[in-house]
Amino acid sequence: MAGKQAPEGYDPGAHPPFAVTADIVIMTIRDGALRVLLVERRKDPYAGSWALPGGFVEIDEDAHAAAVRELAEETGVDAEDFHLEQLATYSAPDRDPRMRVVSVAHLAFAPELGDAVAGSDAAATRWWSVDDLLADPDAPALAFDHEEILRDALERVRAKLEYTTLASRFVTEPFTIAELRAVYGAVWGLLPARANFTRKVLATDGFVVPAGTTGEASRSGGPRPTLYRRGPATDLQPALLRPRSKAEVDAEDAVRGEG
Amino acid sequence: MAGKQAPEGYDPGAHPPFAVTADIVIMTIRDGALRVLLVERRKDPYAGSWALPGGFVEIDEDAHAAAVRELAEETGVDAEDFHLEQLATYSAPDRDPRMRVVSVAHLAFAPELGDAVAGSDAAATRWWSVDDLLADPDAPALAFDHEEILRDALERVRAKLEYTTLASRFVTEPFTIAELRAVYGAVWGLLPARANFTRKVLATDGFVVPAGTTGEASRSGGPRPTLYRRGPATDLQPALLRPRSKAEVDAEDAVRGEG
DNA sequence: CCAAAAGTGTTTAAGCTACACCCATGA
DNA sequence: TCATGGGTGTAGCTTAAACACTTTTGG
Repeated sequence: MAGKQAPEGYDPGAHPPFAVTADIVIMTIRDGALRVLLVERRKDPYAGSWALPGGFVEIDEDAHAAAVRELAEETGVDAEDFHLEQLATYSAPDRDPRMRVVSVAHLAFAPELGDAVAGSDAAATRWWSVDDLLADPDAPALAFDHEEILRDALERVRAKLEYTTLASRFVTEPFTIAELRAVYGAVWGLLPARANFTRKVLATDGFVVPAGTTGEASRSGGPRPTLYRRGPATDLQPALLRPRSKAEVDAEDAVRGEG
Repeated sequence: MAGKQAPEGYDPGAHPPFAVTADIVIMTIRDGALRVLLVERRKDPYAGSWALPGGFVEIDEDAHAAAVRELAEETGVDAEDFHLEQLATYSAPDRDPRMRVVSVAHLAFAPELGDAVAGSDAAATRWWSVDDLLADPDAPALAFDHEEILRDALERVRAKLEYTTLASRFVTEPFTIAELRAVYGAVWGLLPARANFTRKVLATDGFVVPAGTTGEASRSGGPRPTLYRRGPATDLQPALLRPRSKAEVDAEDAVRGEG
């Protein structure tokens, strides 16, 4: 905040010129997996690489507005419909080969959407499995430092499911408790125990509210599950902790009388 | 992230030039109150106003390094000694009257330090009580959007004491459990119940480790308290929740046999 | 000896885990 | 009628909250 004058050319010791971008990590659950929307870059640098949607912040908007605008321009997705929060800012001097670019990364939670449409700067868009991107050795390297951003986003999402009601942002209303539980399973990699999960969700005031209708029974039978909508609560108190090991929960789920 | 060329003049539709600053909210406990280090600005804009220490990110450093450097230049405090984390980025178009300035705010936790020395851009430095700044109607208005940043920082600190061991970053080693409890009291505005707090701290593996010595008894008597140092743990699991009301804890502390 | 402060014990309530059972439904 | 899956019951463990008691020290 030390005060100097406006720039002309480059006055060392004053403020060097930066570009500022807003990038968006928008996640959803699809086919039982946590997925992130990436765009295939049409232009250099990193032409042909997959990258987070995003772009330069304009002179009359803040980073949040830029994130919303760029996501719509590049993918057709309207982030106004979803929860969107700031994640962190990435400012390594060499993170963009062209010049100093500081990126304000954002994180959005979306229910399952259709395929996104590629904007003019994008050759394609795709909902990538986060697990595949981060764990599969055959996965493509992401542009810039976007893999680091994605890892930070994943950690944030995992933590936020523990102490907020944001899991419900991943499902389309109305939804069943089982669908909500599947969100936790996809994000954490292991399912919370079914019976206790149901009780916890219903006992947390304002997490979900009954929608007044029931869903379809499964093809192989079973009762019609109650449908819910998102409630007004934002925090989970006490928190919903992740189970300790996958084996235990799988075992529980396989037990007869527990299916 | 859409690619364009480096700037010359201003090409609308390409990337507008921004300045990027790193501001630091460095907090400590002093005289029983949570305090933040501010500098009195010597230059316009906001000359004479109190502001967070900070300044422009240089061309060859990231925001974290700039935060450390600027804090040292303006106040003589070396943030390398303390916990320093990114808080959030502030990018409202009108937040600086001169031009577009995006600020990457940082948050640091320091034990009690002496008075800081004012650097060349600062007329003075002062450890302000956070409560006074945010609640007292006679408190001066801070420069830029620094009050908003300070409010966000306070919320972050309050939350982090619940689920991390960062409270120990506010005390000088070696320290007593009572000093650690006073940190919680200053940050939350209410003291955790003494007996249960002691048990919780000691039961959390790696929160504190015995220093092997004992401190001084108070002037009015009492046993010599055990001294501790910070342990390797960073997270509190389960969390240490804040008490619900100030009245209850005050009452508890006033009760005989509990003083 | 008294007040203050540190450390520890105890009782009660609350939450979570694990497991069991019942019921509605579709094949 | 049987397999599937949603909803609920419950015993046992762990943790936290509230309160009491003992001990050590300086005045």
